[in-house]
Amino acid sequence: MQRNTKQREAIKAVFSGSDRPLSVNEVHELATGLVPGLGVATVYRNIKALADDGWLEVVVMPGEAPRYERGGTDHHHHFHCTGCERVFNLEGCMGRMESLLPKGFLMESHDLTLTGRCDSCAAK
Amino acid sequence: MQRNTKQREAIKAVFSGSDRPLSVNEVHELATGLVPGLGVATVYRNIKALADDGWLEVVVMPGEAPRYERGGTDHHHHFHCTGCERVFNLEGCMGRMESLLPKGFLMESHDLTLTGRCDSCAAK
DNA sequence: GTCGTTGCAAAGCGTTTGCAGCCTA
DNA sequence: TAGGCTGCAAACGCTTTGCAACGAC
Repeated sequence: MQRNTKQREAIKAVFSGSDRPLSVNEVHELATGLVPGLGVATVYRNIKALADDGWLEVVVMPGEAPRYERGGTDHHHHFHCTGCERVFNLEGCMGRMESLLPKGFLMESHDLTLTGRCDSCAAK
Repeated sequence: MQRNTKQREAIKAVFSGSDRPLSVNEVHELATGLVPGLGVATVYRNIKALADDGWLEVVVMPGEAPRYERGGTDHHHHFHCTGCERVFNLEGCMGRMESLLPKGFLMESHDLTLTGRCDSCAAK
């Protein structure tokens, strides 16, 4: 990653302006609004490069395409709404998960995903 | 799902004999040992049907093909080893995650994945 | 005998890659 | 000007689907 192009700037801007994980498709559509004609391959290439850099992190839900969000932000987890299929960020954590580890296992990180209905879907 | 074929029996047997989530490929290879000539499409079709039935559940790790395990077993979580890439089952849970929910959100289920080194990889 | 199931091969679909031209530094 | 970056289209790999034959009930 050595040069700043308007395509890369647009892709980064899209992520910086979002408070929830985005799919490649969403990024492509949003960034195309900033840089018309933007190719999908460019989005894939940049997302991959940014993820390798740690600037982005991957968020995966079973049976769905991977989403990406800014890495290095405050430690947080995710909420997956079964109604609108959106993914929200949650604040806080529970800690003390080492108690679940079998003997000899070492924990480097953990990932927690809650599933249910977001406020607007629960209201229906 | 109405008939019992030797292919379906083999696929179910493979899952019943495993204590960790398996990928489609692993299932295909193991089941082919029981039913030579087993087609991949058959494995996909049966896994999908069994998952719809709830007999199987999906386990997903970022950037990897989905794995499947018997559903309806004791509530448990997973450990993903960064050394051998295997996925292990963990016993126990932490509970009280509702405290992380924003107002108005309803939780239906949760999923926790720990990442690190399994005992044999940690020993190296 | 019926019709769900299977194996094969073709089709799909999201993602990656090769390449010639573009454009940042 | 050099070589990283882009857009396009072809290639890829995994998963799904169409179809004729098979076999469980």
